[in-house]
Amino acid sequence: MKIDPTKNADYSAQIAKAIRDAIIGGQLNVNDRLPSEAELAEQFEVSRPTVREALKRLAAQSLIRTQRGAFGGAFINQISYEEAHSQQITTSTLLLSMNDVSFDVACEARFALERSCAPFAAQRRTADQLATMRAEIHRQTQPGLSDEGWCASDVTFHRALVESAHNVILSYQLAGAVEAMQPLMNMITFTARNREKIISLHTDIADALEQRNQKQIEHALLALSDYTKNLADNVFAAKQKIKADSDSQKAQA
Amino acid sequence: MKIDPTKNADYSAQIAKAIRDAIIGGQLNVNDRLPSEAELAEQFEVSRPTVREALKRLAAQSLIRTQRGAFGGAFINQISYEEAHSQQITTSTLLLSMNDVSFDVACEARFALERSCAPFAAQRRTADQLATMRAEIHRQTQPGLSDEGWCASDVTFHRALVESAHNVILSYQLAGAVEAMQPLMNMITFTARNREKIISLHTDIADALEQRNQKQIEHALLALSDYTKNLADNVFAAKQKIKADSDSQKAQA
DNA sequence: GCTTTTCTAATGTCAGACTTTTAATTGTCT
DNA sequence: AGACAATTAAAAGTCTGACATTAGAAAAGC
Repeated sequence: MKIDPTKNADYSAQIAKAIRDAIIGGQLNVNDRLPSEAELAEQFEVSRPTVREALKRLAAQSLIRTQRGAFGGAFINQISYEEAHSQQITTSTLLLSMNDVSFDVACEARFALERSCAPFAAQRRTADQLATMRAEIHRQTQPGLSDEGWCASDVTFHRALVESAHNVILSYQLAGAVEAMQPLMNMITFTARNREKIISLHTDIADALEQRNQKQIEHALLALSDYTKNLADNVFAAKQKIKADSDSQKAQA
Repeated sequence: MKIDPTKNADYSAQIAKAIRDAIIGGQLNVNDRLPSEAELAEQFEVSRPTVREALKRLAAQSLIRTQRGAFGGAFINQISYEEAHSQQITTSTLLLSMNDVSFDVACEARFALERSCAPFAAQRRTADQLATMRAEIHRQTQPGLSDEGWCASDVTFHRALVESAHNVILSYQLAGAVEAMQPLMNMITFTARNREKIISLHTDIADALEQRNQKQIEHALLALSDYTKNLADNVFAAKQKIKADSDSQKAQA
């Protein structure tokens, strides 16, 4: 394995890519040990710090883990659902916060994705998951609940709904939607939000799930989606009004 | 900003986390410049190579980009859909290939996610996207098409379907499902698969989309999902049989 | 005023040393 | 012989200091 010195990318990036490709391509298998840093440095004809930078890049993607000591080294990491989950959430959060995505688009996507759980949730929900959702609804009725507390409870509620589909891949794919988008939506709508209305919609969802009624789950989610969109529209309209007022004030002065 | 020397994580990991949290938390904004490596080294009271390892970790997640030269440095990167997309695909591919996920679970998730596009695709599909899908169906009828060609065409077909929902967030979230899972499925089922049957199902999807009939799109996708599941069941059953035969042969010998 | 050259601050890379961790090995005692 | 303790070696983690390369800014020249 050698690298191309004519390429305009850094050595460390090239080395990381070479190893990453070997992992994805199956030349390297889970729990295989990479050569030691010194050996890699020799193979790629670069220095050890350069190799280390490449390895850190891979470690940041959970592609390898490193272990110190004799018989330590860099090992191909079996990426866990948990790690994939948290990467998904980080990426989704950044994508949303850095590219001013229109609220409608995000909201539409988020609820469309959650609706895709409905048929399996209706079939497979356990009493335990239903209990979690009921408990969160109850928490949401507490008058002293802070905005942070509300948001956390909201996420837990929706996570339970997703989990009740009992499909690990679906849970992973929906992590971004529930855990990244839901807090964002709460942040935008919390000023206007009517907790009672949302609690009643949450109750509708839980009821539908209890009765294993797929159509009703989808219907309730759609209602929640519509209500959220409406809230956001009101918030934006209010902002526009404030802006317009201050503009006209400026014009007068 | 300082780091905790008592923590058992490496300095470079701690520094990366500190900066990452600052980015996600909004203390650092897009296109802000980080202090130079030398300054960061001083601030965190570590050496420059350690800082560099931390920065490479962040670069691997597309959180920062670096630029050489005077007035260069590390800048907070505005993560693009493209980057987020490709990260999503990498993670999904690895998650699936490294954790022997049952085919049924993956297949169920994949088509459930794609079905969530149906209502928007029915509303918003353009003639262009429909044409892409028809073209891919035509390509799939070509008798000389290789397995790789088939797989690529299949992915393009489904990508067009997802894009026809005209929701960037949905497209991003579904990237993992379409671009990572579809090839995996083709890999498993390609021995048993009947191209004609799949082409007819693809045609059903395109027809439904042309007529903007949401229910029919969902129905056709469900049929494709069921057929794929069946294929896989047959493949696994055949494998079992081969195994059983060779076992009984061994027992006789 | 425009172009070319020089300057400079930054990243990228290197070599070599030292520190810390960790597991295998070896040695010792019961 | 088996259990525990000391030794050893290999590997990652870190540091220092240097040099190479790059690219924007400022200065010099026309």
